[in-house]
Amino acid sequence: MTPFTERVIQIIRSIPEGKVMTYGQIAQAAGSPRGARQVVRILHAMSQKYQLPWHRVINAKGQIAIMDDEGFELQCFLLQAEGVTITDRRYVSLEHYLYQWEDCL
DNA sequence: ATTTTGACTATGT
DNA sequence: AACATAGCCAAAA
Repeated sequence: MTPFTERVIQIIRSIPEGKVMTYGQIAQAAGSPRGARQVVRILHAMSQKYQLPWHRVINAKGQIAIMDDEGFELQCFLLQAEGVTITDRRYVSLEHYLYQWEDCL
């Protein structure tokens, strides 16, 4: 388990209900500005055993990135259950729901 | 060692 | 908004 992985996990866990963060935003907050794809990997590998709110992570365009039908529907359901409105079957309004991760030093 | 593969992103049509 | 392209980077093949 690398320090980067641990930071990513901690950051994702800090996303409040009804808010979302993007892969790139998390990578940057964890100290690797170009590590968005690593965040994806970590999410895939750790979401089960670490109880992460994986559904609060979306791509930079503000859309649900998962392509698999079942997972896609599940993510929609989980987000909507937290009050996040999804438009055009895929888009989340970053204006309203993006979590500005405040890194207090 | 080299290539492929993604739940990605910034930029330009 | 939707494509296309070019970077990106660790894991798996």
